[in-house]
Amino acid sequence: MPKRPTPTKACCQRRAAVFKALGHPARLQIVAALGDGERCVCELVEAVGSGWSTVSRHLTVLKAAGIIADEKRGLQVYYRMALPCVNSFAECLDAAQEGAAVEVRRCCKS
Amino acid sequence: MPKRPTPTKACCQRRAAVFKALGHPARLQIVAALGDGERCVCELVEAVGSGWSTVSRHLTVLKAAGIIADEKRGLQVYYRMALPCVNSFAECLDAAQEGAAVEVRRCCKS
DNA sequence: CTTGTATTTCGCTATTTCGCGAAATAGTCA
DNA sequence: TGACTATTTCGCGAAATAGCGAAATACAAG
Repeated sequence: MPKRPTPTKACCQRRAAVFKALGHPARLQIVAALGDGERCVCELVEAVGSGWSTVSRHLTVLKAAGIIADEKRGLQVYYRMALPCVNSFAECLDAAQEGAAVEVRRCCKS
Repeated sequence: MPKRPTPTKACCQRRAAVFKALGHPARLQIVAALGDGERCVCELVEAVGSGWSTVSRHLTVLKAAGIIADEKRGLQVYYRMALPCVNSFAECLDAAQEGAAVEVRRCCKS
């Protein structure tokens, strides 16, 4: 296994921006919903159960972090995952929290 | 591939607690440092470059989220990763941010 | 152009988080 | 026991974040 250098402070800041954006239940619900494929805002509003303005702001945060991407098609805006590995990792967390043997578990290759 | 059910709201809250704990540069520096093996608080204080009380609070946050674990040995408290996959994922994020082809990348196995 | 639909932005208040220094604990060693 | 070291807790003010409803924007359809 390659010995990796200690990440720089700047690198940790970039990483933290992603984690921070994901550190909200509503945003994780959005991300989970997008794991099944793209969704328009109206579907996400329903999935999250908050107001339009609130969901829109969450989408802005996720997009700014590069986690999702949007595309306007017809009358609606469709969002999709830009970082699909996020959901794989989230499921890995579930497994760990369910008490599975965590020590050797390796969620990410590379 | 197994069709996974939409995660519950409670599940997203548990996930969010982990992401939120990781959503701070100093805490990611700590996590990165622990990726090389356990460290005592004094070493982490040096690695992060903040005051003792600040680092201690960050450690409390990470421990409460189940990301790290501590053990008192002799005069010092040693911290180690409890969720090693976090660092693998963080490196995966670096790769994505460096502009690598992200579409098909899959950071976590199942 | 005007209307209607989909979505975002704005202003606001309440809550949370950050980093610090001082004080409190815990445990070791003489 | 008493001094000392390592670490955590407390209390503070400054800054960031959350959620809401109203208003603004974008744009397709008639």
